[in-house]
Amino acid sequence: MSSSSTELEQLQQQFSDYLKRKKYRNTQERYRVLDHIHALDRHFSADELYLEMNNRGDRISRATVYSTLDLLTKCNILVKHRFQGESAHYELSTRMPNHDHLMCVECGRIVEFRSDEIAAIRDRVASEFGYIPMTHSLQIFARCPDPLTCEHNRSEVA
Amino acid sequence: MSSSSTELEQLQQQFSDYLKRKKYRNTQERYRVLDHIHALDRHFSADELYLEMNNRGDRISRATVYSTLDLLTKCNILVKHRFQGESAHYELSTRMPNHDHLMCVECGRIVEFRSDEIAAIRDRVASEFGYIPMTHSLQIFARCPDPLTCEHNRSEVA
DNA sequence: GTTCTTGCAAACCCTTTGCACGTCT
DNA sequence: AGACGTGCAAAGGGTTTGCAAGAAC
Repeated sequence: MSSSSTELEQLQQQFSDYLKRKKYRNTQERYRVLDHIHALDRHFSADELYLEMNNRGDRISRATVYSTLDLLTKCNILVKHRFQGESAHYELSTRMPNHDHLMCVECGRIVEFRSDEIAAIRDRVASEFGYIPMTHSLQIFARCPDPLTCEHNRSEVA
Repeated sequence: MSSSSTELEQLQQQFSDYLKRKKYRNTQERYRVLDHIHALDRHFSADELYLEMNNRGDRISRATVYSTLDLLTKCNILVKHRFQGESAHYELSTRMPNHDHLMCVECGRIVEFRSDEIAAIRDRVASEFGYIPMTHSLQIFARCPDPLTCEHNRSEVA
C-alpha cells in the first residue's frame, strides 16, 4: 500500500504543514536534510548527518543541519535521544515504533526493545495534564549480565 | 520511624559497600559530596553542586565532583537525567520514587508525574534480557496547553 | 525590497584529561 | 612505601551564535 516514495511525501507534507503553521520558510536546505534522513534507517548524530551530506556533494553547513534537526524534532518527525555521555542522536518517529533503550551502567551496552504499554502510558499521562502527546524517550539503566566483557569486573566476579 | 540521620546513614552504607566491592578508596571528598546531596531535595547539575559546596566553604574541585557523581550514579544512589539542551541533572533515587518527566517541545516546561507502572515495566524488561534492573529515566514530549506563555504561538493561536 | 535563512568561524558551555601533589591503605 | 584520588588549569567535543551574503516571500 504505502510505497517508499509515498512515505517520503507524507513526511514532506507534515514538514511543510508545520513550516506554514509557524510562518517559517520553505528552503531547499530544509527539504534536503529531510530527504537525506529518510534514506537512513538508523540513529544518527547531527555531525554524522553533516559529514555524510557533504561527502555526497550535498553541501550544507553545520548551523543549518542543527537548526533543521531542531525543527524536525519540534514537529514530531524526529525523536531526539540523549544517551549517556554521547552527543544527541535522532531517528525518524516512524522507524521502529514504540521502541526504547536498556543500557548497562557499567559498560554502556545498549539493547533496543519494544513496548506498546509505554506509548499508552505516555498518551494517557500527557492527556491528563492537558498536553498533546507527541513522543517519548525511555532509558532503563541496569547491570549487564556479561561478566567477561562488562567492565563490571574491576574486582568482582559477578 | 526513619529519621533523616538514619536515611543519610543508609546512603553512606550503600556507598561504602559499593566502594569496598570495587576496591575504591573511602575518601573524605566522596562522603562530603554525598552529605551535601542528601541535604538537597531537588534536581541539580554538577556545576551547581560544585559552586554550592565551595560557597559554603566546603572546598572541592570540579574534577572530584564529576568523578563522585559518576560513582554515585553507578551504585544507584543517584539517577542521572539528560534533559533537552541542558547539562546533566542528578537526583537521589529515593527522592520521589518512580516519578518521570513530561516536557513541552515548544517552551521546555517540565512537569513531574508519578507512575508505578513504568517501574514495573522496567523491572520486567531488564529481567527478560538477563539484566539487573536499577533505575530509569523517561521523558514524554508533548505540546504545552498554555497558549499565552508557550512560544508555541509564533504565529498560531492554539 | 524586506525579512528570514544560510554559511562560516569563532565563541561557548559542559565535561574530561594530564600532571603534580596529597591522601588512603 | 606504594597506589590511588584530588586539584588545577588547559584541552576537548558538541552545539550555538554573530555577522555578512544569499534566498524566500
